[in-house]
Amino acid sequence: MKMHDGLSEFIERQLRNRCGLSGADYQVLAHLSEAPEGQLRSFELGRLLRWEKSRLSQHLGRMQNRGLVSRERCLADQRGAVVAITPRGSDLIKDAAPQHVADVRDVLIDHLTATEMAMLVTIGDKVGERLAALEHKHAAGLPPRPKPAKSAPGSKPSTAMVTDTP
Amino acid sequence: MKMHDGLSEFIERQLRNRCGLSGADYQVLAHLSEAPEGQLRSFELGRLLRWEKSRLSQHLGRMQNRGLVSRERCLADQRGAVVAITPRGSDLIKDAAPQHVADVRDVLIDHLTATEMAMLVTIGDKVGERLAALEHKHAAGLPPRPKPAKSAPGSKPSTAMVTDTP
DNA sequence: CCCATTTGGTTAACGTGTGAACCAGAACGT
DNA sequence: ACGTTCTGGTTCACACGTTAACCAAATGGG
Repeated sequence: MKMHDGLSEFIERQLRNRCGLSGADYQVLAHLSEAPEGQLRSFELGRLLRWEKSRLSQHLGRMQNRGLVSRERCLADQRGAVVAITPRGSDLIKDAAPQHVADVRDVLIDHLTATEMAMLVTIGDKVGERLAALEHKHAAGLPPRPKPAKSAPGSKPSTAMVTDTP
Repeated sequence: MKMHDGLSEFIERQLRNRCGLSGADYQVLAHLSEAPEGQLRSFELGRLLRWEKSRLSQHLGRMQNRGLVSRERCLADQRGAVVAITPRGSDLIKDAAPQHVADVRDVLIDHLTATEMAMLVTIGDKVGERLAALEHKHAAGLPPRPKPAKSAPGSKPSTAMVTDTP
């Protein structure tokens, strides 16, 4: 945990100081610049980033204001939006990427042996599997489809912080 | 990075759902409960957590409102404050701690071999050293003590996001 | 002793993340 | 064709973190 905190603080500071990009900005631009035409459906981007949709919506709004991306309604699906990287955004990430990569090497990769790197990867994989398994179990534990009965909701939503799962 | 995100999301969710505590709350209570008399000077706590002082101040305010900690002025140093864990806070963390530990084992430790654990530790140490070295280098690169000349500040603070270090 | 500096802490403004409520368009079952 | 449900997105209220400004008490050098 401490390692991650230190690592990401350093990386993000470099990114912000040199290019005015947050880590979030960087990820968005990275995905967009790798996509065909430099554009993606909003929900695709959300899936790739594993972000809450509200977070994505708000962050894209801010990035749009800064001229890094553009948004317009999708023709095929009238409710959806396609997000595209702008020339400005493209320039920025083309500038940021190599430095970013260099930073990561400089602070992490270059100082690990091949064995350590490999081990790190397998650890990550193991944890990923375990988390997926737990998520699965959770999903299975809940009612398949609660089918919100049209009448008699019974209890108020209860904004209380400590709630027993009934 | 993905590993850390998944890990901390899972851990924090458990903590929040079961006890109504955020990770931050947990750390504060953990440190306080380990301290003699269950109390600490604010700045000690800040040093232990490596938190910005404003963050600490605000978080303690919220925790105080929830009745998890209490604050009063320090007798020895009239500007300082001592933070103490309340009975309620104490109960909460006594309840949370074992489950928290179990979660960490369940999702990480139990699935790693001794070799992997050891490797993970050495990796963390290496990164820590590297980061410390870089920080040191940075500090050295800056003027030892800028000695803010009483007159002629020269340039406006410049709220611009992209700034070249002059 | 006095003034400058440092230290401990709070506050305000802002950017950012989360969950819930909400809305419109699409998909589906009958 | 129709209501119902699902999906993609936005918006709101709130919690959280950071920076900068600020204040009062302590410290320290002449």
